Amino acid sequence: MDRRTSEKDGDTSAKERPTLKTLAFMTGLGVTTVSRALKDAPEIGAETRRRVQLVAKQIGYRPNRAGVRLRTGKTNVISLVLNTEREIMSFVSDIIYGVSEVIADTPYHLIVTPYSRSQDPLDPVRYLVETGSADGVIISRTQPNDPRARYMLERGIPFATHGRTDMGLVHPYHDFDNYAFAGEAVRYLAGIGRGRLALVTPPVGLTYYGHTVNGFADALSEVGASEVPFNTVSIDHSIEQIRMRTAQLMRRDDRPNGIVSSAAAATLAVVAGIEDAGLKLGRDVDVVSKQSSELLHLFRPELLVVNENFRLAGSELARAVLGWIGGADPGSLQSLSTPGEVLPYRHSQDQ
Amino acid sequence: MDRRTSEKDGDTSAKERPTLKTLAFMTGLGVTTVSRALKDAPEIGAETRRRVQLVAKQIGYRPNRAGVRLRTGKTNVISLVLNTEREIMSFVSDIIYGVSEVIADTPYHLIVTPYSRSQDPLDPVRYLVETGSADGVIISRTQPNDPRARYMLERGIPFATHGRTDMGLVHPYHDFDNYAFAGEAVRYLAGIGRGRLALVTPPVGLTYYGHTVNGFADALSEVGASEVPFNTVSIDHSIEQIRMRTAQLMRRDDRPNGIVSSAAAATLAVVAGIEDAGLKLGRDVDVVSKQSSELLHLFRPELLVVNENFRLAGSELARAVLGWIGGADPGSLQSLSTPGEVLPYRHSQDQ
DNA sequence: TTGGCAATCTGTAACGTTTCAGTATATTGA
DNA sequence: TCAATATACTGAAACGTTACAGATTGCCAA
Repeated sequence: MDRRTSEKDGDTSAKERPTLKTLAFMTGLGVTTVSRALKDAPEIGAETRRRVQLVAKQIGYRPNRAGVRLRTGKTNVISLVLNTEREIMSFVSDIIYGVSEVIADTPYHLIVTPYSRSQDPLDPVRYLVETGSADGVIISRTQPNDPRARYMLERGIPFATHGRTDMGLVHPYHDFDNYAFAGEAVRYLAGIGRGRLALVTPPVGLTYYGHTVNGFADALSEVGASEVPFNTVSIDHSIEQIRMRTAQLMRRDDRPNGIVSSAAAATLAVVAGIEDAGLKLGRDVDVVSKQSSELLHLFRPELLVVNENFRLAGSELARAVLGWIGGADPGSLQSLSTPGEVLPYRHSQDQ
Repeated sequence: MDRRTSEKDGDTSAKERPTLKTLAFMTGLGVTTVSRALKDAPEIGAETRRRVQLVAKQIGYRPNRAGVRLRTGKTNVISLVLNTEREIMSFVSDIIYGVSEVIADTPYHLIVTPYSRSQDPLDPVRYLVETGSADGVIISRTQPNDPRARYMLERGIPFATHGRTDMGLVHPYHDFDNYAFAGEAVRYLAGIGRGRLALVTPPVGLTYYGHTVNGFADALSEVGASEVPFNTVSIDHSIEQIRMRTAQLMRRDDRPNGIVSSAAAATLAVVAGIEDAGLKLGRDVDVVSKQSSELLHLFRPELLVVNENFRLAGSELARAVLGWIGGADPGSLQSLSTPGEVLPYRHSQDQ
């Protein structure tokens, strides 16, 4: 089937999307010259260059992505690899928005590559690399020894991880300083007289699990507080699980009087569990929680929160991959976001 | 630069991604034959077809997307167009997951095309169509008279809208029956003795604003309840705004004893406002709210909730676009999701 | 035997881009 | 003046795919 309208080419009739050939016809130049003029190649006369670029702008020329991709292998695509089941509730959207912000004024498109619980997390990455579907990849749920990062390093495809690895290999990442977060949380709780603390951990196996646990432990001994073990749940567990386990915990004699929670959704369940056990937040126990949107204070004013900005994470990750694609040193594309201070509740009218 | 490894082609050395040429060499057939054999064209011998497909599977042949796209114009891309600022908090991720589920075993990729508040919502759609970047488009924040839907209908590009239009034009959509939701909410509240009701509306201008308002109004007169106007906010307003306005509302003498809220985030603010005014949920006022995740009951057990499944919406929308792309009648690709019943709080242990 | 035809298979061109290997003209050095 | 060189441009080829227009073979009816 021929989608062409007019006879041969160089039709003035418009309607068809302009190509280099169209531009060549209009300017009276060769296709090669036009191509080079548009990308500021050195061997093109200054005036010609300007003329071509002017005409191109006028008629709204946009390079055909398929043409470029076929010829050069450059896809102009960044892929965000997401777990469809675990990455529950929000913050995925924040990351997407963050990434979008950065690539908005680049030729890049963002494609979302999902994988489900049952799959090997390496599958989607392997697919992307094997089919050459993206110039750069962003992954999350990073592990200390992450096969995906290793794989992509081997294949030489630029990527950035949300969270750090610990393999002795250098690659771009963005991470929230969960060591600092857990430490700050403990210190704050200790500061208001809470000396028996429990931690709702990140998912076991992910790198920031370790960071959080270490930050928690180090600060505990620093301030001389003690830990009430609470290893039966992580923030990956269901709301119901966390709620039930928390209630169990809080009914024990040696219950904690302070809890540090690594995610807002889990915190909701924790608070419910606390109240199931007949205890009162702020009186019997205090909870410091990370949150990514300003909702926890509405939930219970007594909650103590630390904000984590996932939109920023998205932007940083995008910048990192683009940087690597652009040839920057991977080691220079690592960023760590420092947690703000622990925020107690202040009603907006108080301010 | 030549990315080739071996001499001419048909190299047995692997490493390079197999193309039709590779397959042609391996099978001893022509490229054309291989191409046709892979797509079950009729003029290919049964045995040849099987042979080619076997070899293709063995060596993991995957058609080069750029080649296909350049030749046929088919992108194998679905674009989800999102407002980066308004579509706050979650449910965007649910929609993405829903879409992903459906396109997972198709050759389609999902690209996310964002636009910001300042932009004309038509911009990203125009971009997609003009550059031919997608075979199908999904849009949300649908308006009764939606320029984007009109535009895409004119250009003949398949799309589906999250929410209906009201232009007398037929196109695929998925919508939640907000008329029914608002009606059910009012009837439920009336049933528990709440006769003075206020509505926290969807964003003015979107189609489901009208649906919600009408469902609310019709049910009001049906049950003989009265409306307490609350037009100063919609769910698009900030948490602070909603909270403040609700507090104002609830301090009036003619305050409502029942509130219907169109979104979970807004409901959090509404409840905060109620409590700011010194009133108690479940005693002084009841609130029925839509929610997309099971969080509101943790927030306040007294809340009455109706669930809206955005993941389902995503799946339905994806199915709709794919259907249209596949040649189905657009009119047959419309679906409406009926709200479940209003759910009062039941602790999981009660069940 | 011949012509017709169905069944299979094939080469070429084209999609839009960039790279390679030029060509033509002007400019320079001696 | 002549050759060498720089400047500005160009056609052809290739990326991987599909559509078009054949080509080859075998078989059958006449």
